[in-house]
Amino acid sequence: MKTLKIGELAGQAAVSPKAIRFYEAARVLPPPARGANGYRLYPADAVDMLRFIKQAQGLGLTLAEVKDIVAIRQGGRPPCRHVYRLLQEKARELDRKLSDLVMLRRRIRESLAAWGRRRARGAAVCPHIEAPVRPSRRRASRRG
Amino acid sequence: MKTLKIGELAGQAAVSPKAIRFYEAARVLPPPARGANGYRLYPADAVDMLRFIKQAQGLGLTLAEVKDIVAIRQGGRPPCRHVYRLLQEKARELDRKLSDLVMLRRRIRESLAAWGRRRARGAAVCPHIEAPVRPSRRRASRRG
DNA sequence: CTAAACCTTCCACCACGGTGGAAGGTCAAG
DNA sequence: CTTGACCTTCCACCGTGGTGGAAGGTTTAG
Repeated sequence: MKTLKIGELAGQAAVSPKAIRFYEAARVLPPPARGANGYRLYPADAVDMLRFIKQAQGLGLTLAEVKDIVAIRQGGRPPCRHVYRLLQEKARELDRKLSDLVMLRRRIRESLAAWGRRRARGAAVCPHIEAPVRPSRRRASRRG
Repeated sequence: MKTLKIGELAGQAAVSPKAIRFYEAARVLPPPARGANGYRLYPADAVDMLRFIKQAQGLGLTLAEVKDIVAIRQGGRPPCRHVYRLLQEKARELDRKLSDLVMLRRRIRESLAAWGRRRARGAAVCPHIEAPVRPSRRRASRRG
């Protein structure tokens, strides 16, 4: 089985070597084998692991939570019923978060729409950056 | 119009006075009026403002983002087209996040289900906390 | 008048999730 | 054999979103 050095793993999983060592220190990743030189040697599937971590984490899960989930996924002596409960709770929390997120998105869209209406009425939206929208003749200057 | 001292506002909005001062320093909340004694005096609707902040923030928006949104909601000289774009982008980001969240939830549920199946097969789920599930005769010791 | 409960500012510290850099060992190319 | 890219450890620091506490002024209750 081909093994990866930390830099190779980092490259393939699009994280920094630093972050990988950090995850190891945080017990999210198991400590890998070491070569005779002391270099970390990762199995190829560590890439998937890292990608999963990144995805879960990018969605608002803390590393601590990811750690527990990872432990289950790996199946080797999972941290017990406690973690099972934790995951159930997490799933419920996700449901709540989802519906809240939907509401927030609606509020944002409403704000945007309201602003659109104000512009349509010709209000001075942002005097020092762009002039009020005049009736007929769009084609505002394209300033960001 | 009745005004609130910071502690009263904090109580009604369920945040700490510290946090309120912090939001002010972070320019998320506008600096309120001051009494002759130097005390901050908030209008009653500051409560709604704080609740909105807490909700948005509790959904993964940063204070910086909340700040911009708040600026729009208040309508007084919103920070221009820039913010409009930011909110559009944010709405799209929310959509992505929503679908990712749905996927993550599914993965978690699958992990839970898989674990359930392992338990059903009688695997030693967590030897040092609860004994393997024996066929017939549930009623495991209730240790968390 | 006094004590408690507020309020003010300011500075330190916390957890989280890393990044940067120093000091040193190792490996591959020229 | 040197150079440079990599690897190792360790310690410091960053931004985010606050909290804690000191030092001092105010307001309120007894």
